[in-house]
Amino acid sequence: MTHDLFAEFENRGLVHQSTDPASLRAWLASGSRRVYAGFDPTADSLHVGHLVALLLLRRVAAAGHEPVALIGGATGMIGDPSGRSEERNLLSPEELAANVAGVERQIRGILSDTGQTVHVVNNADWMRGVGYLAFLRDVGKHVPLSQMLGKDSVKSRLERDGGLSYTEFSYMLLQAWDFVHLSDALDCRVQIGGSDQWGNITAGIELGRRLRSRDLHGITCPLLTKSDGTKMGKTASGAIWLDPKRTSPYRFYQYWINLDDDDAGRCLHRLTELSLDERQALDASRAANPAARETQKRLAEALTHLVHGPQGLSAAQQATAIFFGAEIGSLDDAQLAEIFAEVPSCEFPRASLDGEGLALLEAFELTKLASSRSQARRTIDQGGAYVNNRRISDPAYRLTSRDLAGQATLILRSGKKAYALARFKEG
RNA sequence: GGGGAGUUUCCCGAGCGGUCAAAGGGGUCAGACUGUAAAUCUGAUGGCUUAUGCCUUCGCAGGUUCGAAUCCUGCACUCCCCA
Repeated sequence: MTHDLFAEFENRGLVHQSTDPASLRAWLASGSRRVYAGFDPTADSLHVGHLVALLLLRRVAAAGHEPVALIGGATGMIGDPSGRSEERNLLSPEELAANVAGVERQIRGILSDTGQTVHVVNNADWMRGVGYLAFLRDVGKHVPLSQMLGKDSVKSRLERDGGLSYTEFSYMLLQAWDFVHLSDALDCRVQIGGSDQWGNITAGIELGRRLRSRDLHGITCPLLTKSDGTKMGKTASGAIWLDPKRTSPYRFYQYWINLDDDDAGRCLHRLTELSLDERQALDASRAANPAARETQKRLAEALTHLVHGPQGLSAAQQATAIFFGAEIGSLDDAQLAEIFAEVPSCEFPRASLDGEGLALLEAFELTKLASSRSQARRTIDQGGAYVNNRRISDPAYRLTSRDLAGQATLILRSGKKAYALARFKEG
């Protein structure tokens, strides 16, 4: 190993609870070890909320250990009650298989450049063949009910009207068994996860002691929440996903750029791989000159690069420049379509640009940037109308082929944020 | 069952015969400012071939009048008080 992983976690504010730090450190110091974190395949893509765990695994690798990512193909059949207020809906086996595949691809992608052997395992592989009776005899027998009932995840659910089903109640046994299994198969003795996983992790540690007389270790990190109390990665328009098809690199990048200063600071430490010096320099810069928003920029840059690669980052930055006013030129239709993927578009016949052209008023109305021509006229009169980000103040302006930004596309904008893509098709 | 109040433009709410597309506030949309934040300030806010022009709008249907959101009649709905 190259450095003390536990100390690294601590200086980034990543330790919420842990088993005995002394023996944990001793174990990690004794050689290259394997450390695991679990991911439930509840969707075919991970989201921002999973980044903490992914980054934990990268740090594991950076410290000279081997990261183990466990995908819950089996546990996903059940649903983890931890941190949930209501019973989960069960996923169909087909959905689950698709989710496992998607999640695995993402995990491998993000851990691919760590230089360490990366283990991605699916607990369905060892749970599938286990019969109910055998599981009850081999595992269930060693878990006292009093211990299970004592877990916060169970207690809080029992106090609620909905309660929880026997199925969800059993979840922790599966995760506990995963941990023991991984200690058998890979000699993996450390599990890391979010603070809501503490109960499940300790269940595994307890089971390891009873079944194998083996010392297992666990660390949880604080759940990343925003200073306004909402969950990290949730926006009004939904979750921020890692899959570019669900959340474009641009929106992903923008999410970090828009964090408030406190949240950005916390994310800087917990979600980036910048050195302590660099992070402290950014903390200082944020305090001295918050308007420059260095922290947000570095954070957005680092994470977009990690998740979407260099080309994803540059696409996001290019889109950012354009969405914030840069005049549009020397782009082709494919690039425009990419940048404006989430912007409503409207098709016009190519011929409408011929001759005297298409009235800007009409284009505004048809693209729904204005609800009527009168509205469009007002917007133009008030200086809120743009073609390819160039302000047009003449209400009689007509669009012609000179206004095309790409081969057959031009960009209309009303005010600061409302864009529309106008595409001109032959025929 | 008896008595009273109301129904206005996206919302609240003024208007009670011409000067009313209809005060004011909210919202919304632009502009300025700003850290792609919040707050603030300014302008706009029925539609139309932008015109000191036309059309549609003030619960619904009729009527009086040169002229009605405003007056009359009927209808519908809402609310309050008494029983």
